[in-house]
Amino acid sequence: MAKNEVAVTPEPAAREPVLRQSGVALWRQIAHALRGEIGAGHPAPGGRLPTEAQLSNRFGVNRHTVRRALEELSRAGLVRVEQGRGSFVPEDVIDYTVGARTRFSEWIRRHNKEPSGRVLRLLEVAAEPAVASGLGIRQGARVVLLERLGLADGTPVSLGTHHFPAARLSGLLEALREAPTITEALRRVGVSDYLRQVTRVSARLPDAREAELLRTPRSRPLLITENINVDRAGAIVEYGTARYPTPRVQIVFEP
Amino acid sequence: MAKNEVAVTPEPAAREPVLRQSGVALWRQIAHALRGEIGAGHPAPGGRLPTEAQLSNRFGVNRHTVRRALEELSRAGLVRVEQGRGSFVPEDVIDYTVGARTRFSEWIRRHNKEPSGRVLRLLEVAAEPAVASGLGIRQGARVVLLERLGLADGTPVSLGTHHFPAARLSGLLEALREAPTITEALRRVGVSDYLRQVTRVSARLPDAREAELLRTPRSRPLLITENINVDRAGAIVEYGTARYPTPRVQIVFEP
DNA sequence: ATGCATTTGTTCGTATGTATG
DNA sequence: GCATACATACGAACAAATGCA
Repeated sequence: MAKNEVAVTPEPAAREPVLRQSGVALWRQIAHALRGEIGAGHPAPGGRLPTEAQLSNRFGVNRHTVRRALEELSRAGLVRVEQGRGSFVPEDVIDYTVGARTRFSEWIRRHNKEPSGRVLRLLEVAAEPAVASGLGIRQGARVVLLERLGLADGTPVSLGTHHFPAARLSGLLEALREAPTITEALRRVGVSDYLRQVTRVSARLPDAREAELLRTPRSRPLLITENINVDRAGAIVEYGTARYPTPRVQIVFEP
Repeated sequence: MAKNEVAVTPEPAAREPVLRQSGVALWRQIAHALRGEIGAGHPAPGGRLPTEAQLSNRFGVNRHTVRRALEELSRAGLVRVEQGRGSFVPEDVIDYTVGARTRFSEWIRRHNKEPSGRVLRLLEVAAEPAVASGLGIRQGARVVLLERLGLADGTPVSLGTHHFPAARLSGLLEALREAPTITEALRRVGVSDYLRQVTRVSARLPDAREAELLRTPRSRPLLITENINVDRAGAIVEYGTARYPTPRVQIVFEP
């Protein structure tokens, strides 16, 4: 019968044994394995996972077990399961590699996506305490504030708030209004190069506005970075915070 | 007249009289009192101050006067005032500085706290796919698995899962059982030094066990790091993941 | 989804004590 | 003594954010 026929097949014994009785549930091991592979780019964003049948064969487990793992990954937003079609890696999982010279547009292009941005606010304000201390200026001093939504192929991936010392960078507000990127605007006011000095990372749940702008559920945390950029002379040119939707975006640090 | 009527009310006389006409402004006296109490741990970090109305009642002054005092404390960073919620004593945030040579105990000591740890699991298992790929060994090879809760002055600050290649580091399991720190255990099996090669950061909400172990609400995200440590020759000696409670812990990158 | 209670934020107006010249 | 300026303190009302039922 059908049963026998299946049994007769050479039983391609799990190429990738999962550990039974290891104290870790099989579906967790599988989810973990797949998570790692997706993070490493296999399959690539937009790509398709093996079918559930293929996966259950590969790991030597029942299809139900694979489904439990996929369910987990799906809830975490790492895969998207479509009935009748298969499971896919969402196109917008992006590793944000933090280095001294990280630039938004370069970061996005490295993922073969088209960077763009939407300016939400651009104005001059008085420095709040946290901003003043980040920029090393006195409280109430003038700062140029830029809030910007970063997009990769039209999908929001970052929501940044940038603060620049207005006194030290005269004409920056106009430059930011006209230049296509922050890097270019800074160049126009004399900052030919700048480096990331320190990045602090935290996480919290988004408020309503953040969730809407970044198109993420309110139940998924944002990664929050706070950073300071300095010019080649070591003078602080920017204090900024940025919010990234997890797990669409992960941050990678390579010393 | 109005004045008299007010005077007539039983006037539950400020339980804690402030000295009028003493030459010291009332708001200063109040700020001083609150500063002392917060310093003494009442309310404790993370705790909530009485409402402005309660404070103005307690000191027998107008709410404006209390607000002036809170403003002062807020400026000094001793309290954090949130509209619609109340005033809080900020929790001491521990910066987790990620560098090539980050060590748990040094990190904690840098914050003038006493590091300790609680081993939750220590055993030898076969490498799951993701671990194997992280360690650069074949799947199913033996790895030493260590799960450990990191504490600073008794407060949980990290929950780490460490994987070591057993073949390359024979005797490690016993060393880990006896040595007080991972660094020391590695030294005993011949790894005199190791460096952090790469760190990936993400965030998600904790499950029930994680929330309990790290003593954090389930509504507050965890920072998740995944990292690889190599010895001086570049051989991988550890693949680990760690979970940190926000906002108690932040991660700092210094390139 | 909606309304309600609680709490902080803001803006009026008023009064008083103190330092200055 | 007097006028002025400033910090301090009180009172009332309303706005805005939050949490909860």
